[in-house]
Amino acid sequence: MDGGSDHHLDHDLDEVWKALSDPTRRAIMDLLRDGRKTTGELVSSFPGMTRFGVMKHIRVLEEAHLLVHRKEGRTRWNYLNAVPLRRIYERWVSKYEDQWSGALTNLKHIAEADEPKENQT
Amino acid sequence: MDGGSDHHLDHDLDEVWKALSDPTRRAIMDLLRDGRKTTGELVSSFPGMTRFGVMKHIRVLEEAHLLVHRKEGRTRWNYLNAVPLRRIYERWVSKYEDQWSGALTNLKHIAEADEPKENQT
DNA sequence: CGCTTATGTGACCGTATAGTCACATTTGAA
DNA sequence: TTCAAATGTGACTATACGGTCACATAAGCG
Repeated sequence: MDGGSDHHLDHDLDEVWKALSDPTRRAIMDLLRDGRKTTGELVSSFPGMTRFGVMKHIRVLEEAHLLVHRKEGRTRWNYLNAVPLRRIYERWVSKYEDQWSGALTNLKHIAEADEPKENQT
Repeated sequence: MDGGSDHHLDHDLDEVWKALSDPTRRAIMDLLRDGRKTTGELVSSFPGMTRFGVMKHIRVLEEAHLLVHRKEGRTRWNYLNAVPLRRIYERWVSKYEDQWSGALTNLKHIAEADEPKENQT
C-alpha cells in the first residue's frame, strides 16, 4: 500500500486530478451521480456551451476513467465510474485526515507563536 | 449543508481543485505534511526546476488557501493548511462514497446487461 | 560596511486547453 | 426511401499556465 505502489497510483491519478480541475467536468460528474445520462442529456444541461464543448469534456473524463460509456444504437449512455475518486481519497485525502483535525489548532499555534513578534506578517 | 451553501463552497473550491491539478503542487503539499518548510527548502526539493517556478507554485497554493506562510526575518516559513482538503472531502469525495462501494457492481451490471447484445461496445 | 543569503516581481515564451465551427457518419422513425 | 435525430472528428482560436529569466529588495553575518 506504501512506497512504489502509491507512487505508481499517484502517477495514474494525474489524469484524474486534471479532469476534476474543471468546473464543467465536475458538474458532469454530479449529473452522472444521479444516474446514467445520454450525451444529449448532458449537452442540454449546459445551454451556454456547444455540444462539441460538452463532448470534449466527456472525452477527458473518459480518458481519466471517471466515466464509461455504452452505445445503444445511435444513443450513447454515459456512466459514472467512482473508482478513481476512491483512489483520490485513499491516496490523498485520507493521508491528510490526521492533519485537518488539528489544522485549526496548528494555525492557532502558529499565530500564537508569531504574536509576540510584531515585526512579522 | 445542502443547497446554496454547498454551491457557494463549490465555487470557492474551484481554486483548490485547480491548485491540486498540478503534480508539483501536490508534491509541495506532501512535503509540507511532514512539517513547515522554508521556501528555500521547497525549492531545493525540485532540482529540475528554477526557484521562480517553485515559488510560482507556492503562490498558487497560497491563493487557494492550501498554504499559509510566516516571515521570520529573511526566511519565509510555509505551512500546510489542510482545511480546504477537508472541504474537498465533505463537498465532493464523501458524496460519492455510496457510489464507490457499488461502483464495480454497477460496472459489472452494465457489462452483464450489455453482454447479450454483441453489436455494442 | 561590504558581501552573502533568502526571497520577490514582472516580463517573456512555448505548450496546453477550453470552446467554437465546419463537415461528417450512423441510427431511428415515418 | 427520405428525413430527422444522435453523435463523431479534425481544424481553428483565444486564453490559461507552467516554467525561465532579468532585475530587484531585504535580512544576516563577519
